[in-house]
Amino acid sequence: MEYNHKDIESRWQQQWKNDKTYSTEIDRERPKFYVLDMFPYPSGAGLHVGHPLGYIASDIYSRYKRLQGFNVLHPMGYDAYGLPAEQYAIQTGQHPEKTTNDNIARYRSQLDKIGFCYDWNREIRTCDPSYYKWTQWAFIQMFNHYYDTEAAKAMPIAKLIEHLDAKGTAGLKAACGKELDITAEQWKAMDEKQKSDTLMNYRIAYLGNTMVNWCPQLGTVLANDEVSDGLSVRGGYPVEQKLMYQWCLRVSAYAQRLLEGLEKVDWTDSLKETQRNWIGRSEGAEMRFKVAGSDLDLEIFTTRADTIFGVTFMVLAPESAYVAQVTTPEQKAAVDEYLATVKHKTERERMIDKKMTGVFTGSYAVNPLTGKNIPIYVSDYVLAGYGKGAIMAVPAHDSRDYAFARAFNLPVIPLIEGADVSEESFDAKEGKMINSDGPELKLNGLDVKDAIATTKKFIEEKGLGRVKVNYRLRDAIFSRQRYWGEPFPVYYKDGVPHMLDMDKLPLMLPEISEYRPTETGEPPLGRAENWCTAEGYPLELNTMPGFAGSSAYYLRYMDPHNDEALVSEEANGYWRQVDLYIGGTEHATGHLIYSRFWNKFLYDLGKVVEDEPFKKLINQGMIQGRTSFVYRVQGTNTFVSHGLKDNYDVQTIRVHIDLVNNDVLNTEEFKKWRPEFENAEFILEDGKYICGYAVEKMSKSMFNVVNPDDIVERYGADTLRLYEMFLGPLEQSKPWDTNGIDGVNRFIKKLWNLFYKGDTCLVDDSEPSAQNLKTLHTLIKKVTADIENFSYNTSVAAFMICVNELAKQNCHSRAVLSQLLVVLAPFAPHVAEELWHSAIGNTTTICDAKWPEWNEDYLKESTVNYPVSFNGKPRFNITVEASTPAPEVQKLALEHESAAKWLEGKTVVKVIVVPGKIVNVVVK
RNA sequence: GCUCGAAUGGUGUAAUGGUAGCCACGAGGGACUUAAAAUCCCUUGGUCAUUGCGACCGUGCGGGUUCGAGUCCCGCUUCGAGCACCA
Repeated sequence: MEYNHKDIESRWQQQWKNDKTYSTEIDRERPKFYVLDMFPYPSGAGLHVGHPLGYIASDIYSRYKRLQGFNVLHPMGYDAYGLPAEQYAIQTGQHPEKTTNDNIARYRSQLDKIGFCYDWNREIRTCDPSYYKWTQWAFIQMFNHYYDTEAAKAMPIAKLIEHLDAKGTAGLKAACGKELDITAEQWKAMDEKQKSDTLMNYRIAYLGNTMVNWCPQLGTVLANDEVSDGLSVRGGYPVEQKLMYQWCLRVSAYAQRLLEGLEKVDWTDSLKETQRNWIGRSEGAEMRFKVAGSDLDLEIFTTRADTIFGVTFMVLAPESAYVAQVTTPEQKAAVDEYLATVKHKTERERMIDKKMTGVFTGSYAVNPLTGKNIPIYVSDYVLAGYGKGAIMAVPAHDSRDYAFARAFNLPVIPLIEGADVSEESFDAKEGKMINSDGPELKLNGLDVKDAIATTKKFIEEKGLGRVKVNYRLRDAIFSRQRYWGEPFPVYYKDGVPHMLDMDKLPLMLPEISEYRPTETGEPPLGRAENWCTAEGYPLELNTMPGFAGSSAYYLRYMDPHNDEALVSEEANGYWRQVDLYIGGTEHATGHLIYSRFWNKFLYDLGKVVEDEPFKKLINQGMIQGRTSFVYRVQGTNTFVSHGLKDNYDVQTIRVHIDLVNNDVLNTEEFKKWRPEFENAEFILEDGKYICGYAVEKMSKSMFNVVNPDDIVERYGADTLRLYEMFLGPLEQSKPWDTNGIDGVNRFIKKLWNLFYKGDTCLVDDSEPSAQNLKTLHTLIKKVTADIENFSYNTSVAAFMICVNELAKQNCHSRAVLSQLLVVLAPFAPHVAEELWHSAIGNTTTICDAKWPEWNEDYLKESTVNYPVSFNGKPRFNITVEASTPAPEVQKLALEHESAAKWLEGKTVVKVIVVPGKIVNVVVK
């Protein structure tokens, strides 16, 4: 029997399917383990070799845990709502559901070929009504709750109404859009619309007028994590700021818990750091500056309360509500003109343009500590979204304020001893304070940190402001002007939004004739006929964003067919949370924040038992493309090999990856690739045409996409699996490079040759030798440790060593080889299963085997070779029994004849023996 | 600018503070073969030596701790990632 991957792999994949080998049920007899992959968006391009990297890693871990006796939940599904399917629908008129289903079918067939142990009974799709029913349900719950900042959890909105009925907003501790001051009488006197508007200020899912990232080309708003450098992440279109009335989720209410929760999870430091940056907690002080000659206060936030004596002016963001209030009639024309010019700039232009612009409002503020009047300016370097859009400017110690002060010729007062502010500001928070003694507060001589604390205390005592924590994390904008997304379970009665009753869910996505926005600019759902409740009330036209469906999918896998709840108490109580989550870092500030928020909300409601959804998280690196190049001599049809190209004036041309093998161009195929290359001629080196290469993103246009199907077809799934792991550390990004795949394929053939020679099965019942056992147990020990550390590349190396050694030892012992197969099974399940049955003769599947334990006794050396060093330089070796005690080794080393030479005329200072390793003699 | 990583042969990489370069790829040489493929064996960090043994230098740079540093500490350089007019 020869190793035939096609036959073996298709046969076993079929059998696993028939036997439902990997289907999982709750089993209280066994400990549970939940391994999850980030489910893919099924794009039209299909899977490329980068996708399976994480899937293979999680598959290995799942199979390993299963062999260790865990009840492993390892599901897969599809994040099926998304922009590409909709864009395609707009262009072709094809229903996005059709496109999506086609893509899913393709993904599934590709995944199946790699031999994953998913429980496909639990498959979910976010666009499936039985699934999005629970996305809609969660939204209704969020609408019906507010965040109690004292209890630090979500509470029913009824409790808030109770409070308003009794005391108005007095003493209300709730996360809100803006601080309201309403008495119980005022509240009770409100009509339904006013009450609704008031409650919106507190609901966790609320309608709000917010600045949104509007993308005209996509015709929709985007969340902050969907925008990068002022461009949309998908498509790269410009994004502008626009005030819109939108559904939002009050994620900001959970900022502190999202931050604290990071302490409890086992994620990489860099990912936690990314989330901490995104949440952006800053401790500071909120202070009020009186506007001279008016009873208006400017409220500002600062983390540098210590610099208050250096405030020489104030600056307002152009969008700030204060601008209109402080602008004097004389300055009105100038201010209006400035606002107009700012308005025409996009967010991106504002960011790129570093030139300081601004205008004086005509008013002055009073520095509460010095009593001095300071001018108030408007400038677009202040962000509207930060606090109230007003800052106190300390040019000496803030580079932006410094630039503005220089541009407008405003005074700069240094506050820190030794700081030279003649050329630039001194931003560091260190040093001793100067110029900071006022009538009441004296800071001179204090350290910056102490000065901050002293000032905070002072302003709090004097009622000038209060200590406050600010977060960068913003509420999530939850409306999209799109068709292909979850419909909101919302209808409007006299302009007031209401939630549908549970028995009306799921609210199904309606059919529409066209997927573009309507002529009147309404979202596509505006085209749906009868898009209203049975009573005739209009339904919401927006749909939910992509992250809605992915925020709780891991809970649904626990109980995917439940029609009564997102997840039953029983299933959630058993599976609890994801023990191991594998996916890319690109979701660090999106999905991984939203789903933590979503989970915490459900936790507050008592619907889930764990506060954090993902206990351990591993980020697999990205697989980049490796683009190959050929070099055409300018003006000819002659191509010169990479090593010789510097002798010519050449044009670099990307060449399709399929035409290149180990950097060698297949010149015949190349000629057929494009008509213009038909008569190409080549200048070869060593008889070959060697291509150059560059590492780029894997994409169709770069001709560097490698499809896993092709690898499976040629080498088999087991080779693909082993090779992807062999490529390097899991968490590292690396280019896809098939240059080493033959080595892995050779390994499998060598493994096969341990069991078969031609048609003869070599396996026998011979007693394993001590050497055999040492080789085997070295492997078991190494692989067990490696899997726990996700160090799969070194495991593959260990397999290669083991098989090479067993071949040299001519080992065919059933006892040894069967254990080798069990250890290999997570990595290369097909070939392991095949040999397990055909050569070892087992009748049960290898999945029912037990992970072997290594025996330390087999690993012990009978003799140990100690290199003996003098002053760190190795001089000779001594060989002693492994059991020889260290003092004895020391004695033998010093008595060795070579030692005598080195010790002549020298004094031994000390002798160090590292057991089993080294003897170091220190001489003087 | 702030934060977090990383840097080792021609390449991907490996090394609980203990003989740096495991395992592969590539390259070179050899065996088998009419020939090729496949397979197997040997060599492969650098320099020098090479009819023996070997010798010296080597983990981005400069210091330090240590009997001993790729690994730990301090200071740089370069690259990558995240955040960023967030006051």
